Amino acid sequence: MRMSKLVGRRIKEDPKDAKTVSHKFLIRGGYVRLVSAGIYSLLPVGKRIVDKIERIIREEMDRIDGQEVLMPVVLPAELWEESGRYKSVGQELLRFQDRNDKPMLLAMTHEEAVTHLVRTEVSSYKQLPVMLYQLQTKYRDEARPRAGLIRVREFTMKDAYSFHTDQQDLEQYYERAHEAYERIFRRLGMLRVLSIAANSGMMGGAVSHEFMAICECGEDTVITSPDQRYRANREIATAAWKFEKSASLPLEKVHTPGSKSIEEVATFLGVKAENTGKAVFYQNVRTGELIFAVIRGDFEVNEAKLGNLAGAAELKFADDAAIAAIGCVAGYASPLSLASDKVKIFVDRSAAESSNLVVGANEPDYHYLNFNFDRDLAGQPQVVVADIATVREGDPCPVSGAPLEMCRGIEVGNIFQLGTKYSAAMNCSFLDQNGKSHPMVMGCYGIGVGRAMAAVMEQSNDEYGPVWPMSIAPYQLQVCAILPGKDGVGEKAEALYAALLREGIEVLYDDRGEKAGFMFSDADLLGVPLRVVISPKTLQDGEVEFKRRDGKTEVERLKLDGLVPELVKRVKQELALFAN
RNA sequence: CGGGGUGUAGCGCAGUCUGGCUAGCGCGACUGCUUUGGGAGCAGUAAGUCGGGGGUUCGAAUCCCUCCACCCCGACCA
Repeated sequence: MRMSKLVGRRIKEDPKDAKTVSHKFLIRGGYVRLVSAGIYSLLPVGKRIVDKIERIIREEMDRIDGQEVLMPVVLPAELWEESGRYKSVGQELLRFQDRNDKPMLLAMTHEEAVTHLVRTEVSSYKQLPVMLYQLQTKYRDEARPRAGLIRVREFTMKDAYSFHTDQQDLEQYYERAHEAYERIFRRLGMLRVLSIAANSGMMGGAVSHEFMAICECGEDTVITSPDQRYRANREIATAAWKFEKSASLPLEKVHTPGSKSIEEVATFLGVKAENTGKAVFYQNVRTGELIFAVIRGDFEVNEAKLGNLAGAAELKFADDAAIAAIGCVAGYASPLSLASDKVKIFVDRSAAESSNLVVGANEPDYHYLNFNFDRDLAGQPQVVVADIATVREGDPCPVSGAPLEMCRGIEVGNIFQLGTKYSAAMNCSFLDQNGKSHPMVMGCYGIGVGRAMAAVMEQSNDEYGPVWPMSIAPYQLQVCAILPGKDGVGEKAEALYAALLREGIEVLYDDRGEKAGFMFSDADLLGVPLRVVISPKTLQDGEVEFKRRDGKTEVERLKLDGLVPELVKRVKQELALFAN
């Protein structure tokens, strides 16, 4: 490709709204352009990268016996009615009517569509297991798209769905899929990806893993032990907390005027946060049901854990009116002396297993000293002791006991054991050897393609631009001609360009005759891994300059004589690093 | 959805408070000349529904009403 014809202008300045590295360089390098919030066009270089990512994904999906299909983006609502998700999913599902007022939707995932497909095409145990996958547009009407391609509304996803006769077969296949994912991210050149235990949320199913590209701008918090044997999303992470019991002291009501928050109460009474109990009220958004969480003052409630326990897909903080309705006083709320059959009380182990905590008295400006769960609350039917705490950095690892570490990650892929949630609801079944019908057992496996591109960029860049791995680079080699009108530079560069194309090398040829610095800056923004500079300076010695974008080796001089085979060799060597 | 902010040439911005001539500046684009190793210089050219609608006024980018879009923080999120 000639730079003089390449569409997608490079921009010298950082775009004002871009905060993350990938967002800046995606715009500055002319990879993508915003069309509407969270909706992007891919320009030629961006498209080339995406194509390469997709090719690698296809190879690895085919390797684990996947069959590529393509399902529609626009689906009739009735299909989603079957699974119950037409109602259960919130506003991120874009619903609309066709000309006959028939309710339709833009698919945000394809469990329903694929289940519909498989139930009509597969009916015997002899055909199972089977895996179908597609690379296709998803639409999610996100409340807040952000950070360029990291969180968008429209995007390409590789989504795969496997169907099995039983759970054991699913589990075996799940392992293969896990391995395929590790190969994919390695081949994409991602420097650090962790698979971590994850919250299955509304997808259903019990077991799931997220593949996290570790980097600062990640939206998720990853909890790991120092030896990496324990790896979990903070949403579900737990720790081997130990709480000290001491002799119970008698309950005592104390006057605590104006002390509503834990900090205020602790300061007023001269105790530490860990000597207090915190009352937090949530409401199940769907049902309006009030949920009362009690946790030690130095911990935070983990909403994902609490929601899972309470059977609530979505929680929100309860308003004061709802709290008052069950006889609690916000700021001084207490699980003690509560009109309690109206509300479920979830008590975190931190509060249940500690002694003599300060808790509210359900009365303005009063708290109790010396709350002891076993004596004061245990045994009531609506009270549940559970782990609803958010893991903190340094908490003891549940496997090794070592202090847990925290980092940020971009979720570039996820895999789920779905079980029969969709197959049962949608009557996707097979006949076994005895002619007996069973719902198929399903797994699903996703990768966000554009997000993967952004994640690679986040992990592999310098101050001038991205440093693409050879496997997904928009071009393999860049040729810069400096002063093409002088000393035959242009002719030599043209000849080199033509010869490399004949060898099947993907060449980006800067034929514009711009100033050297200008060309180098553009080249850096495009991140092509290998670069050849032809100029009068070295041409007089019959040489060109050779430079790696990653700077791993010094700039070299290569003889024009035999240059083409040498460059071909180097491209192939580099490419081989990412072979399967 | 809550809070904050921004909309003026392809991009980045000034002008708005305090209404007034033909709406400016930098980058980019185009033409010519000179330049050429890390985003060159000079000269010239083209490019604007001042986010939309309504209002006030002799006169609105500027004041008022309203709608919209986009960004940031939070909430939410497979």
